[in-house]
Amino acid sequence: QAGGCSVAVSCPAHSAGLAFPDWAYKAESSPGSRQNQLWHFILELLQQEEFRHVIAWQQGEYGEFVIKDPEEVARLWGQRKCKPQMNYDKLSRALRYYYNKRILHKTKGKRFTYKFNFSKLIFLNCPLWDVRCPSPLPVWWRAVGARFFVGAGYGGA
DNA sequence: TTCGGAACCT
DNA sequence: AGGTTCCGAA
Repeated sequence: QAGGCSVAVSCPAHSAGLAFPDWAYKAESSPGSRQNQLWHFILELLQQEEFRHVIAWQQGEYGEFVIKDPEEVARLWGQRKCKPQMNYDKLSRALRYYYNKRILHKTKGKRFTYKFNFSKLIFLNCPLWDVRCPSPLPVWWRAVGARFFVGAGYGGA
């Protein structure tokens, strides 16, 4: 599509033959939206084994994760954003803004436990991957992709 | 601990 | 828009 929202063939979901609704392909609704977003960062940490003592997927509910060391996650996030004063109080406020956006929600009763709304974010900000020059998938995508495609299927539009 | 308003920033 | 900072309330 001319607007920069077409589905690249190299898109794993596409090659897997999955159909997604139009809203899922929203690529550049806002200029800075694809870089350094908190939920990308969370997914990035979640994907790396060396951070399992800090943040990890939770056994049980699909897409659920636990922040095992809140201040350390905050420190890493602050490091990424060059905000040395970052702490869990502030980071968690940012996470709470995701509730209305339906990117995340809180698992009530479970301490430091949140859950991703994968069906809503799967292609939110999905970059336009070039067919001719396939760029490596964003690191956050690998985390989502792995969890999403291994788990329950998607009904489609 | 968790929540969400409000002001502020880029 | 997507946080960051601060904070009172539950």
